[in-house]
Amino acid sequence: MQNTELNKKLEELKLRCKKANLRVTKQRLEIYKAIFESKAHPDAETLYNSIKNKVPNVALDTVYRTLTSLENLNMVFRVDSLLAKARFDADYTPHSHFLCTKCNEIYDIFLITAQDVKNEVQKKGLGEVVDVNIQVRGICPKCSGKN
Amino acid sequence: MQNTELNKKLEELKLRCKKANLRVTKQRLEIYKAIFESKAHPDAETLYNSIKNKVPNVALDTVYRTLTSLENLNMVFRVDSLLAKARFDADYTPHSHFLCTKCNEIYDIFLITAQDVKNEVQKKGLGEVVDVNIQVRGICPKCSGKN
DNA sequence: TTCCTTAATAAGAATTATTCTTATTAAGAT
DNA sequence: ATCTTAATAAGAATAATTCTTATTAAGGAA
Repeated sequence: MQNTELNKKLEELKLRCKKANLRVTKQRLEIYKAIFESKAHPDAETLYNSIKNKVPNVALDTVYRTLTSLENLNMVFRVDSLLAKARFDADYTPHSHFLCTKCNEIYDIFLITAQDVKNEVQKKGLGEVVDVNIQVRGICPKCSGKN
Repeated sequence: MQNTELNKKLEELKLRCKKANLRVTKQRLEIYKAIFESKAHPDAETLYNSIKNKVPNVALDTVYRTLTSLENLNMVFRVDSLLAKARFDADYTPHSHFLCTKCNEIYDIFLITAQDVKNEVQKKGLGEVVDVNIQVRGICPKCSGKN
Protein backbone atom coordinates (compact mmCIF):
# COMPACT_ATOMS: atom_id res chain seq x y z
CA MET A 1 0.00 0.00 0.00
CA GLN A 2 1.31 3.39 -1.02
CA ASN A 3 0.82 6.90 0.32
CA THR A 4 0.14 5.59 3.80
CA GLU A 5 1.09 8.93 5.26
CA LEU A 6 -1.26 10.84 3.00
CA ASN A 7 -4.05 8.32 3.54
CA LYS A 8 -3.71 8.65 7.30
CA LYS A 9 -3.98 12.38 6.95
CA LEU A 10 -7.01 12.12 4.73
CA GLU A 11 -8.71 9.87 7.27
CA GLU A 12 -7.87 12.40 9.95
CA LEU A 13 -9.32 15.17 7.81
CA LYS A 14 -12.55 13.22 7.32
CA LEU A 15 -12.74 12.60 11.06
CA ARG A 16 -12.28 16.25 11.88
CA CYS A 17 -14.84 17.28 9.31
CA LYS A 18 -17.36 14.97 10.92
CA LYS A 19 -16.57 16.27 14.40
CA ALA A 20 -17.06 19.82 13.17
CA ASN A 21 -20.19 19.00 11.19
CA LEU A 22 -18.48 19.84 7.94
CA ARG A 23 -19.14 17.76 4.86
CA VAL A 24 -16.42 15.71 3.25
CA THR A 25 -16.30 17.09 -0.28
CA LYS A 26 -14.12 16.19 -3.21
CA GLN A 27 -12.89 19.79 -3.24
CA ARG A 28 -11.77 19.65 0.40
CA LEU A 29 -9.92 16.40 -0.14
CA GLU A 30 -8.23 17.46 -3.36
CA ILE A 31 -7.15 20.83 -2.01
CA TYR A 32 -5.75 19.21 1.10
CA LYS A 33 -3.91 16.62 -0.98
CA ALA A 34 -2.39 19.32 -3.15
CA ILE A 35 -1.01 21.17 -0.14
CA PHE A 36 0.20 17.98 1.50
CA GLU A 37 2.02 16.86 -1.62
CA SER A 38 3.66 20.19 -2.34
CA LYS A 39 6.88 21.27 -0.70
CA ALA A 40 6.57 24.79 -2.11
CA HIS A 41 4.13 26.29 0.38
CA PRO A 42 1.68 27.07 -2.42
CA ASP A 43 -0.73 30.00 -2.56
CA ALA A 44 -4.44 29.83 -3.35
CA GLU A 45 -4.05 30.39 -7.07
CA THR A 46 -1.35 27.74 -7.42
CA LEU A 47 -3.58 25.25 -5.65
CA TYR A 48 -6.48 26.27 -7.84
CA ASN A 49 -4.44 25.48 -10.94
CA SER A 50 -3.10 22.22 -9.58
CA ILE A 51 -6.52 20.73 -8.83
CA LYS A 52 -8.27 21.93 -11.99
CA ASN A 53 -7.65 18.63 -13.74
CA LYS A 54 -9.20 16.66 -10.89
CA VAL A 55 -12.07 19.04 -10.16
CA PRO A 56 -12.65 20.54 -13.61
CA ASN A 57 -14.77 23.59 -12.91
CA VAL A 58 -13.73 24.39 -9.40
CA ALA A 59 -13.96 28.07 -8.45
CA LEU A 60 -11.06 30.04 -7.02
CA ASP A 61 -13.42 31.16 -4.31
CA THR A 62 -13.84 27.54 -3.26
CA VAL A 63 -10.11 27.25 -2.80
CA TYR A 64 -10.12 30.30 -0.52
CA ARG A 65 -13.08 29.04 1.49
CA THR A 66 -11.59 25.57 1.75
CA LEU A 67 -8.24 26.92 2.90
CA THR A 68 -10.01 28.75 5.69
CA SER A 69 -11.93 25.65 6.72
CA LEU A 70 -8.78 23.49 6.62
CA GLU A 71 -7.07 26.13 8.73
CA ASN A 72 -9.86 26.03 11.29
CA LEU A 73 -9.55 22.25 11.41
CA ASN A 74 -5.82 22.67 12.07
CA MET A 75 -4.99 20.64 8.99
CA VAL A 76 -3.04 23.44 7.31
CA PHE A 77 -1.66 26.77 8.41
CA ARG A 78 -0.92 30.06 6.82
CA VAL A 79 2.75 30.89 6.37
CA ASP A 80 3.41 34.46 7.30
CA SER A 81 5.33 35.40 4.23
CA LEU A 82 5.56 39.17 3.87
CA LEU A 83 4.39 38.51 0.34
CA ALA A 84 1.16 39.75 -1.18
CA LYS A 85 -0.31 36.28 -1.47
CA ALA A 86 -0.97 34.06 1.52
CA ARG A 87 0.86 30.75 1.39
CA PHE A 88 0.06 27.48 3.10
CA ASP A 89 1.75 24.55 4.77
CA ALA A 90 0.41 21.19 5.95
CA ASP A 91 3.54 20.11 7.81
CA TYR A 92 3.07 20.36 11.56
CA THR A 93 6.47 18.98 12.54
CA PRO A 94 8.20 21.82 14.40
CA HIS A 95 10.11 23.88 11.89
CA SER A 96 10.72 27.40 10.70
CA HIS A 97 10.82 29.04 7.30
CA PHE A 98 13.57 30.54 5.24
CA LEU A 99 12.06 32.85 2.63
CA CYS A 100 14.36 33.73 -0.24
CA THR A 101 13.88 37.37 -1.11
CA LYS A 102 15.02 36.77 -4.68
CA CYS A 103 13.09 33.72 -5.85
CA ASN A 104 10.34 33.83 -3.19
CA GLU A 105 10.84 30.18 -2.46
CA ILE A 106 10.10 29.12 1.11
CA TYR A 107 12.46 26.51 2.54
CA ASP A 108 11.82 24.57 5.70
CA ILE A 109 14.42 24.84 8.44
CA PHE A 110 14.35 22.08 11.00
CA LEU A 111 17.02 23.20 13.42
CA ILE A 112 15.22 25.90 15.36
CA THR A 113 12.41 25.09 17.73
CA ALA A 114 9.45 27.33 18.29
CA GLN A 115 8.56 25.32 21.38
CA ASP A 116 11.18 27.11 23.47
CA VAL A 117 9.73 30.45 22.45
CA LYS A 118 6.24 29.27 23.34
CA ASN A 119 7.36 28.01 26.72
CA GLU A 120 9.16 31.21 27.53
CA VAL A 121 6.28 33.49 26.58
CA GLN A 122 3.82 31.37 28.50
CA LYS A 123 6.08 31.15 31.55
CA LYS A 124 6.48 34.93 31.72
CA GLY A 125 2.74 35.39 31.52
CA LEU A 126 2.87 37.50 28.39
CA GLY A 127 -0.15 35.78 26.92
CA GLU A 128 -1.75 32.53 25.90
CA VAL A 129 0.21 31.27 22.90
CA VAL A 130 -1.63 29.93 19.88
CA ASP A 131 1.31 29.53 17.55
CA VAL A 132 4.86 30.68 17.02
CA ASN A 133 6.21 31.65 13.65
CA ILE A 134 9.95 31.90 13.22
CA GLN A 135 10.70 33.25 9.82
CA VAL A 136 14.08 34.03 8.33
CA ARG A 137 14.33 36.18 5.24
CA GLY A 138 17.43 36.13 3.11
CA ILE A 139 19.07 34.91 -0.04
CA CYS A 140 19.07 31.18 -0.60
CA PRO A 141 22.23 29.41 -1.86
CA LYS A 142 20.67 28.96 -5.32
CA CYS A 143 20.11 32.70 -5.67
CA SER A 144 23.29 34.07 -4.12
CA GLY A 145 25.59 35.19 -6.89
CA LYS A 146 22.75 35.82 -9.30
CA ASN A 147 22.17 39.32 -10.67
CA MET B 1 16.43 69.92 24.69
CA GLN B 2 13.69 67.38 24.23
CA ASN B 3 13.16 64.47 21.88
CA THR B 4 16.88 63.92 21.53
CA GLU B 5 16.27 60.35 20.49
CA LEU B 6 13.81 61.34 17.77
CA ASN B 7 16.03 64.16 16.57
CA LYS B 8 18.98 61.82 16.26
CA LYS B 9 16.85 59.48 14.21
CA LEU B 10 15.64 62.30 11.99
CA GLU B 11 19.22 63.40 11.35
CA GLU B 12 20.07 59.80 10.50
CA LEU B 13 17.12 59.68 8.12
CA LYS B 14 18.29 62.87 6.38
CA LEU B 15 21.76 61.45 6.09
CA ARG B 16 20.54 58.21 4.56
CA CYS B 17 18.30 60.09 2.14
CA LYS B 18 21.29 62.09 0.94
CA LYS B 19 23.44 58.98 0.58
CA ALA B 20 20.70 57.34 -1.47
CA ASN B 21 19.98 60.46 -3.53
CA LEU B 22 16.51 60.74 -2.08
CA ARG B 23 15.09 64.13 -1.24
CA VAL B 24 14.25 65.10 2.31
CA THR B 25 10.56 65.92 2.14
CA LYS B 26 8.15 67.05 4.82
CA GLN B 27 6.10 63.92 4.08
CA ARG B 28 9.04 61.57 4.66
CA LEU B 29 9.89 63.26 7.94
CA GLU B 30 6.34 63.36 9.25
CA ILE B 31 5.58 59.76 8.33
CA TYR B 32 8.77 58.59 9.97
CA LYS B 33 8.00 60.64 13.09
CA ALA B 34 4.52 59.12 13.29
CA ILE B 35 5.90 55.58 13.19
CA PHE B 36 8.67 56.37 15.63
CA GLU B 37 6.28 57.93 18.13
CA SER B 38 3.72 55.12 17.95
CA LYS B 39 3.96 51.94 19.96
CA ALA B 40 1.07 50.36 18.09
CA HIS B 41 2.86 49.21 14.94
CA PRO B 42 0.53 51.32 12.79
CA ASP B 43 -0.66 50.49 9.29
CA ALA B 44 -0.58 52.83 6.28
CA GLU B 45 -4.07 54.19 6.77
CA THR B 46 -3.51 54.93 10.46
CA LEU B 47 -0.36 56.83 9.58
CA TYR B 48 -2.22 58.65 6.86
CA ASN B 49 -4.80 59.86 9.37
CA SER B 50 -2.24 60.77 12.00
CA ILE B 51 -0.25 63.08 9.72
CA LYS B 52 -3.20 64.74 7.99
CA ASN B 53 -3.13 67.68 10.39
CA LYS B 54 0.56 68.32 9.70
CA VAL B 55 0.48 67.64 5.96
CA PRO B 56 -3.10 68.65 5.12
CA ASN B 57 -3.67 67.19 1.69
CA VAL B 58 -1.29 64.27 1.75
CA ALA B 59 -2.30 61.31 -0.41
CA LEU B 60 -2.61 57.78 0.94
CA ASP B 61 -0.45 56.72 -1.98
CA THR B 62 2.33 58.93 -0.65
CA VAL B 63 2.19 57.08 2.65
CA TYR B 64 2.58 53.76 0.84
CA ARG B 65 5.45 55.03 -1.30
CA THR B 66 7.15 56.61 1.68
CA LEU B 67 6.85 53.44 3.73
CA THR B 68 8.61 51.56 0.97
CA SER B 69 11.38 54.14 0.76
CA LEU B 70 11.82 54.18 4.55
CA GLU B 71 11.97 50.40 4.45
CA ASN B 72 14.67 50.50 1.79
CA LEU B 73 16.63 52.94 3.93
CA ASN B 74 16.32 50.49 6.84
CA MET B 75 14.60 53.11 8.95
CA VAL B 76 11.42 51.09 9.41
CA PHE B 77 10.41 47.51 8.78
CA ARG B 78 7.28 45.66 7.96
CA VAL B 79 5.84 43.53 10.73
CA ASP B 80 4.72 40.20 9.41
CA SER B 81 1.31 40.20 10.89
CA LEU B 82 -0.94 37.66 9.18
CA LEU B 83 -3.40 40.51 8.94
CA ALA B 84 -4.72 42.03 5.75
CA LYS B 85 -2.98 45.35 6.35
CA ALA B 86 0.78 45.65 6.55
CA ARG B 87 2.02 47.17 9.79
CA PHE B 88 5.27 48.94 10.55
CA ASP B 89 7.86 49.30 13.26
CA ALA B 90 10.79 51.71 13.67
CA ASP B 91 12.33 49.98 16.69
CA TYR B 92 15.47 48.09 15.69
CA THR B 93 16.39 46.88 19.18
CA PRO B 94 16.23 43.08 18.98
CA HIS B 95 12.73 42.01 19.86
CA SER B 96 9.86 39.84 18.74
CA HIS B 97 6.15 40.40 18.40
CA PHE B 98 3.17 39.02 20.22
CA LEU B 99 0.06 39.48 18.09
CA CYS B 100 -3.22 39.20 19.95
CA THR B 101 -5.70 37.33 17.78
CA LYS B 102 -8.62 39.03 19.53
CA CYS B 103 -7.75 42.74 19.60
CA ASN B 104 -5.08 42.65 16.86
CA GLU B 105 -2.72 44.60 19.05
CA ILE B 106 0.97 43.86 18.52
CA TYR B 107 3.07 43.78 21.68
CA ASP B 108 6.85 43.85 21.73
CA ILE B 109 8.57 40.95 23.46
CA PHE B 110 12.13 41.60 24.52
CA LEU B 111 13.13 38.24 25.89
CA ILE B 112 13.76 36.24 22.75
CA THR B 113 16.73 36.97 20.53
CA ALA B 114 16.63 36.59 16.80
CA GLN B 115 20.39 36.89 16.67
CA ASP B 116 20.84 33.25 17.73
CA VAL B 117 18.57 32.15 14.93
CA LYS B 118 20.51 34.25 12.45
CA ASN B 119 23.84 32.86 13.62
CA GLU B 120 22.62 29.30 13.43
CA VAL B 121 21.17 29.61 9.93
CA GLN B 122 24.29 31.34 8.69
CA LYS B 123 26.59 28.80 10.34
CA LYS B 124 24.80 25.88 8.72
CA GLY B 125 25.07 27.51 5.33
CA LEU B 126 21.31 27.58 4.76
CA GLY B 127 21.47 31.03 3.24
CA GLU B 128 22.48 34.62 3.69
CA VAL B 129 20.20 36.06 6.36
CA VAL B 130 18.63 39.46 5.85
CA ASP B 131 16.32 39.47 8.85
CA VAL B 132 14.66 37.19 11.33
CA ASN B 133 11.08 37.55 12.39
CA ILE B 134 9.90 35.75 15.48
CA GLN B 135 6.21 36.17 15.85
CA VAL B 136 3.95 34.74 18.49
CA ARG B 137 0.21 34.68 17.99
CA GLY B 138 -2.11 34.26 20.91
CA ILE B 139 -4.46 35.94 23.32
CA CYS B 140 -3.08 38.84 25.32
CA PRO B 141 -3.85 39.14 29.06
CA LYS B 142 -6.27 42.02 28.38
CA CYS B 143 -8.32 39.84 26.04
CA SER B 144 -8.26 36.52 27.86
CA GLY B 145 -11.57 36.03 29.56
CA LYS B 146 -13.44 38.27 27.15
CA ASN B 147 -16.24 36.89 24.97
C1' DT C 1 18.72 84.70 -4.78
C1' DT C 2 16.92 82.88 -8.92
C1' DC C 3 16.79 79.30 -12.22
C1' DC C 4 16.75 74.53 -13.57
C1' DT C 5 16.44 69.66 -13.37
C1' DT C 6 13.99 66.01 -11.91
C1' DA C 7 12.43 63.38 -7.80
C1' DA C 8 8.34 63.41 -5.13
C1' DT C 9 3.79 64.57 -4.75
C1' DA C 10 -1.64 64.66 -5.13
C1' DA C 11 -5.45 62.91 -7.30
C1' DG C 12 -7.75 59.53 -8.89
C1' DA C 13 -7.84 55.41 -11.87
C1' DA C 14 -6.30 50.65 -12.01
C1' DT C 15 -4.87 46.34 -10.17
C1' DT C 16 -5.12 42.27 -7.51
C1' DA C 17 -5.90 39.22 -3.56
C1' DT C 18 -9.70 38.03 -1.17
C1' DT C 19 -14.62 37.95 0.13
C1' DC C 20 -19.51 38.30 -0.73
C1' DT C 21 -24.16 37.22 -3.18
C1' DT C 22 -27.14 34.17 -5.28
C1' DA C 23 -28.80 30.32 -7.54
C1' DT C 24 -27.54 25.49 -7.92
C1' DT C 25 -25.63 21.13 -6.49
C1' DA C 26 -24.66 17.30 -3.70
C1' DA C 27 -23.36 15.27 1.27
C1' DG C 28 -25.22 12.54 4.26
C1' DA C 29 -29.03 11.93 7.55
C1' DT C 30 -33.75 10.03 7.54
C1' DA D 1 -35.14 7.38 -2.49
C1' DT D 2 -36.07 11.65 -0.32
C1' DC D 3 -35.01 15.71 2.17
C1' DT D 4 -32.44 19.24 4.44
C1' DT D 5 -29.03 22.35 4.13
C1' DA D 6 -23.95 22.92 3.75
C1' DA D 7 -20.91 23.61 0.00
C1' DT D 8 -20.33 24.91 -4.50
C1' DA D 9 -19.72 27.76 -9.11
C1' DA D 10 -20.07 32.01 -11.16
C1' DG D 11 -19.35 36.34 -11.14
C1' DA D 12 -19.89 40.79 -8.70
C1' DA D 13 -17.98 43.43 -4.89
C1' DT D 14 -14.50 44.91 -1.66
C1' DA D 15 -10.32 46.64 0.05
C1' DA D 16 -5.30 47.02 0.26
C1' DT D 17 -1.93 48.48 -2.62
C1' DT D 18 0.09 50.26 -6.92
C1' DC D 19 0.09 52.80 -11.21
C1' DT D 20 -0.62 57.04 -14.36
C1' DT D 21 -0.30 61.73 -15.15
C1' DA D 22 0.03 66.42 -14.38
C1' DT D 23 1.90 69.42 -10.81
C1' DT D 24 4.97 70.80 -7.15
C1' DA D 25 9.08 71.55 -4.74
C1' DA D 26 14.07 69.79 -3.21
C1' DG D 27 18.31 71.08 -3.76
C1' DG D 28 22.21 71.80 -7.03
C1' DA D 29 24.03 75.28 -10.32
C1' DA D 30 24.34 79.90 -12.09
